[in-house]
This record gives sequence, structure tokens and C-alpha cells, in this order.
Amino acid sequence: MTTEKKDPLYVQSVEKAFKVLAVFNSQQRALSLTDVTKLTGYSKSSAQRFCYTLSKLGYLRRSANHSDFELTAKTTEIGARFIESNNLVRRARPYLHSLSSKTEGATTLSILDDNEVIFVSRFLGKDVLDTTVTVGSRLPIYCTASGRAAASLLDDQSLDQVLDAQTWQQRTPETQIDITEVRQQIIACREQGYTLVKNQYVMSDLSLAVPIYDEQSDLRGAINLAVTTANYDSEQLLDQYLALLQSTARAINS
Amino acid sequence: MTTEKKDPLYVQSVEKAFKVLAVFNSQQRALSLTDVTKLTGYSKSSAQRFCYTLSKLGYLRRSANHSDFELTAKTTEIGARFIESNNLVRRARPYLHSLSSKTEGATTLSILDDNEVIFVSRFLGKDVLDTTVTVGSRLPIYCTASGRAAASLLDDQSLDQVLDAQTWQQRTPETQIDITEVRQQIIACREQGYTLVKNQYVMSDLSLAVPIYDEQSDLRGAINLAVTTANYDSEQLLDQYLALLQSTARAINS
DNA sequence: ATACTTTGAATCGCATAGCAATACCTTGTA
DNA sequence: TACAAGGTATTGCTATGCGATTCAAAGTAT
Repeated sequence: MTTEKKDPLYVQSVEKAFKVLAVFNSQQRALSLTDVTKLTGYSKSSAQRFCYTLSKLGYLRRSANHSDFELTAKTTEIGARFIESNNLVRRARPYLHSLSSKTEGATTLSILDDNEVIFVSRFLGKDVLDTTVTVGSRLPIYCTASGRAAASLLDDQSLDQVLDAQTWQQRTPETQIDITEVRQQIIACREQGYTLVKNQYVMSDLSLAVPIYDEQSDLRGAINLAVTTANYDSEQLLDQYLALLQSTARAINS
Repeated sequence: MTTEKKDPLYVQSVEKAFKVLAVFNSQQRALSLTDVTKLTGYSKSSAQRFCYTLSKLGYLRRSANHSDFELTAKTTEIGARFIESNNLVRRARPYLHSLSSKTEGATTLSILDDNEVIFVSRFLGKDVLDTTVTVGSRLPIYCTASGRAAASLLDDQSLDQVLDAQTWQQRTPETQIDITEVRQQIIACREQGYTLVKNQYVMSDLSLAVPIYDEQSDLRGAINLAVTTANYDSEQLLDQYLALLQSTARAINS
């Protein structure tokens, strides 16, 4: 079924292991073996074997009542090594940190991955506005400033592919779910070098993002400054911080 | 050789995949196939197969010059789902954030894992002191306030095991590498409910940590407030923030 | 209590997925 | 042009991972 073609180099057990890990999330924190069976579609035996193996390796553990499995802190290890080793993240961090302090908003660096962006660095200012997103969180392109800015670096063809692959959802009353409308926004960002997004992903979020292309590593992404609509309106944000954000982007890229 | 005993449920391919990912770190950012071969001890074929598979899955990619492999941003995904789903982290976050703003120091929540602690939440204050540690970073027990505080929750036997397993290293001129000395510090923490650590992991770091035990999830860890010795001395830190840190710990636990 | 259902753990032959070795390219160097 | 070194592709063998099945335990209902 799902097995594309026989590919002699491809190790399916690895795929299965990651798929098992993938069914755990904040909605599905603790899962029984049968849950895993259903969610992965694997046989009882396979689910058993992979849960067992992943437990041995320390990426899963039994929940407090011993009936379920859940992710362990160890799952953060691999990603942390990426964060620690990536030069773009390394370079960006001090700038984002100071920008966050200066503005009291939240700053992030995100990287384009498939049809989404992944937050790879994040600093929260005094303005809380958390929404539980953290380093490692995946966010859609169409309704985030980071996503739109990062996507503005793509050529037309890739952009269309990415937009087609979005799962368009009316996340807030104001979310734009019209593909041509969003596409225009992204093209505009490509031309003017920034994008401003309001109440698209969650309400009371006002975000300004600037694309980042790291030649050396060939990574596309964006830096983002998020504030609450309670403290700023769009013009204030642009007037006060666009120049700063853009110079930060330049600084990171050099 | 390394295969302990035959264990019919254990899927070795999964172990190998993770071991391949594990050889990548900030010292070894980009690795060729032969590098991976050497570092894992696997045959050329195996290294090839797992690098190939992990690339297909999106956890590795070719470096800019196409000769090496490197970790991708996607590696942060799994850990992020742990962070997003873990209740202890969830509960602690707002407290740590406000504590960091209030003190201008860096706050962290860490969880005991094997013989180390893992940072699972972290907020940097205006006092920079970064040292590239982030969410997901593993840190030793013996020379960190978080580690010592978390270890203070262990019974004597486990504590000794953990201490024996440390790779004692003179990280700074002041690092204590005497096991009995460190053990005393940890026992003291067990009694007084906090530990203060200075210049042990890096110079000019002054850290105050309080143990956290989450009954519900049976996780042991610590919350930590780190400042620079330039801004505080030990007594100031204790006087001003110990009570606050302890009440934060209580708040998190309820 | 006793049967029935559901879920997790252990067992077992079988087929195939993953193995190492090898051969085949490709690229840089002398 | 020959050589070396690292990367890529192929192949035959067998151990590994497979699903089915059985066994055990815990929970529900009668």
C-alpha cells in the first residue's frame, strides 16, 4: 500500500519507529499499545515491538499508571544538537535576544521545512502571548508572518506547490483562507522585503517578519517580531521596528 | 559483540538509526559517509543505508557542497511535541518566564534523565550569559545547580550510581571534581531545599536551584535561576530570590 | 462469583528485509 | 593518464523482523 516502490537501501524499521513517535502529541499525550496500533495502522505485534524498542532506547516510557506510553525528555536531545550546531541559529540568537528585550515582544527565527516553517530560535518578551509554541514547533505558511516571509524566498513554482499543500483552516475569524489572496501577500513580501500579519494564527497577535536566506547553508527562513494588538497597532509596529528588524536580518546574514 | 543478549522484541535498526543521528553535534556538524562509518563503528553499507533512510525521512540532508550529511531542522520536531505535551513543562513555563523578567537572569526547568539533566524550558533574561545551551541540552549533574538539585531527590543508592557515572572534568578552575565533596553538596540540598553553585560549569555563572518532584508524572527535576557574578554575589542572590524561587517551585507543583 | 471482553506479553515458524562484501562509478591528485 | 579515495549501486545469504497465535491479566457485565 504505502510502500512506494522497493528501494533496497531504505530501512523501513526506521520509518516505523519515527511514525510511532509521531503519533504522540499534546492532544495525545499518553497512548496505550492499542492506541498506537490504531493510529499508526501497524499490527499489534509491530506496535508492541517498536514501543518496546523505543522504550529501551529511552525515547518512550510507561506513564505513571503503567498502562500507557508517553514521550520522554530525551526526545529533545537530537533537536538540541541541531540547534547547537546550526550556524544560522547561532548567529541569529544574540540579535533576536536583544531585539526581544528592546521591544518586549517575542522574536523567532524559523526555517522552511517542507510546507511549513519550524521555529528554531525563540525569545519571549514581557508581553507574554505564549500559545505554547516553542523551539521545534511546526507552523503553517499561509497564516503566519514567518511562514509567508520564508515562502517569499521561493520561486513561483515551489511557492504554488507549497500553497497547494497547505491545510487551509479558519483559525480565527480573520484568517485569510483564500489562496490567491495569500499568494498576493507573499508576492508583496517578496517585493517590499517584509510582511505584516494580524490575527491570522491566533487573535491579538500582530507579527512583522522579514525573510532570511542563508547562502552558506542554503536555508530559507524568516525572523519575526510578534507583539499584542493591545500594545501596538500596525503602523506603530512598522514605524518603530521595521528598520530595526531589517538591519537585524542583514546583520545575521553577514 | 555489542549486542547484549538476543531479545526478540528489540529492533536493532532503530537503535542504529538513532546512533547515526547521535554522532552529529556542534563539534561534528557535517559528516561524510566515511566519518559516520568511523564514528558509529558500522560497516560502510550500514552507514550508507541509514544515512540514506534518514535523509529520505528528512532528519538528515546533504550539506551545501553535497559531500557531507548534516542534521535538519526537522530533528527538533519530536522533542517539541514532548515539550508541548508535558504537563510539568506547561505548568512551569509562565512562572519561569515571569521569574526571568523579574530578575533579569536566566531561568530553566530541567528533568533528570539517566545520569544527566535535560533542559526542558528556558528563559533568558537581559543578562545574556548564553553559552549556547538551549531547550534539549544535556548537562552533567556534578557541576550544575540544576543537576545537583535534581539529584537531591534520589535515594542514596541511586545517587551514588549517578555520581559514579559522571565524567568528572575540570571545566573551570573552580569546578569541584571530588565525588565526596559534591555528594555532600547534594545531601545539603536535600536538607535545606536549595543549592547554590558558582563558577562550576562556566566562569561567572552563579546559579540557584530548587528541586522539583512531579508526583503525577513521577519526574524529578529542578528549577534554576542563573545570574552573572558581575551583577550578584551569593548572598544577594539568596537574600533576594531564594524565597521567590521556592514559592515558584511550590506553585508549579500544585 | 463466573463467564465474557479487552488489552498487553510472550512464543514461533516463515519470508523478507537488512546484512556485508564487492564491484562499479566519480572526483580530485600526482 | 594512472592512481587513490570516497561515494554509489548490486547481489546473494541469512538473521531479523514479521504477523499470527497463544497465553496471561485486568476489567465488565450477567
